Amino acid sequence: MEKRLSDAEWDVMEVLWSSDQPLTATDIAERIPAERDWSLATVKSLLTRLLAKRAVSPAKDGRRFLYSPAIARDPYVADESRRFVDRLFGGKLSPLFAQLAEGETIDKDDLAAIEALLKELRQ
Amino acid sequence: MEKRLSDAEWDVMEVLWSSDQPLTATDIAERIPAERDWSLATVKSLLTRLLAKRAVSPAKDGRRFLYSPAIARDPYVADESRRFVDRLFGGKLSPLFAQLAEGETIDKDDLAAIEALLKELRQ
DNA sequence: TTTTATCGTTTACAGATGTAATCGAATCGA
DNA sequence: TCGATTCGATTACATCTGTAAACGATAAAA
Repeated sequence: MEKRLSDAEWDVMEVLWSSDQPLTATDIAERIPAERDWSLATVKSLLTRLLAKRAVSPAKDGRRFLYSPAIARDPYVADESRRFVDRLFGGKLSPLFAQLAEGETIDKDDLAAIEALLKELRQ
Repeated sequence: MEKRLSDAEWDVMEVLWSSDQPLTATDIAERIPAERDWSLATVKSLLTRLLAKRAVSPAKDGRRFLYSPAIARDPYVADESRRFVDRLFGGKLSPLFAQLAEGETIDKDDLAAIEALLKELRQ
């Protein structure tokens, strides 16, 4: 992926990543979380920008296009996470962990999952 | 804090948070990481924006100002972390953890610190 | 076949952001 | 005292972002 995605673009990518692709612009618009309350035109603009960033691929289907993600979610997310942790926590996870733990915002399952991961790492 | 900070503004805040305040604009400019390579004018612009966002407080010192942070780092960071984890990982820390663990980007100390935190949480 | 709906494309436009230059007032140095 | 330096404030300007409207081609409906 060559460019970073804006928040709005990210929402479009989330729709693509979490659906069976490819999708038409209209399909995508329908699946955008309702809170966003975007017009179809807005989704089309975002798709144009995502095409420019080569984050989605178009496939011609008659007079229109079908869109699929051209970048995978995981590597992108890994990249953003690294950037975030570097910037706010000097690359260390523990302060982030401490930060979020304070607000009791880590639920039981999440905690258990982390412990499991830790156990793996320890060996 | 009323507004989010841009990347450039964040760098200015980092200087303030990590120094003995208050500082003059020139002091701040001198302490900005060299990679940024900003002119003094740029730092002044950023300070103006930070004043507008009420993220720094000015204290008059003769003809000039001394600046101090008006928001604390921790709560701001907590807020951003929450936003980040919500957006990319559905609010769960474990996937972030897994993501970063994969790139072997968690060093020994960091790991130990996390384990200590976990131990605390477990009780 | 004529109207209408649907595509992608182009254009729009305000606010945020990065990155300054300029300007007028004040002060410092000579 | 007078020019140089230093402040903050104002203005600049390109790019990115959010959020569309308008437009022209095509296809579907009547």
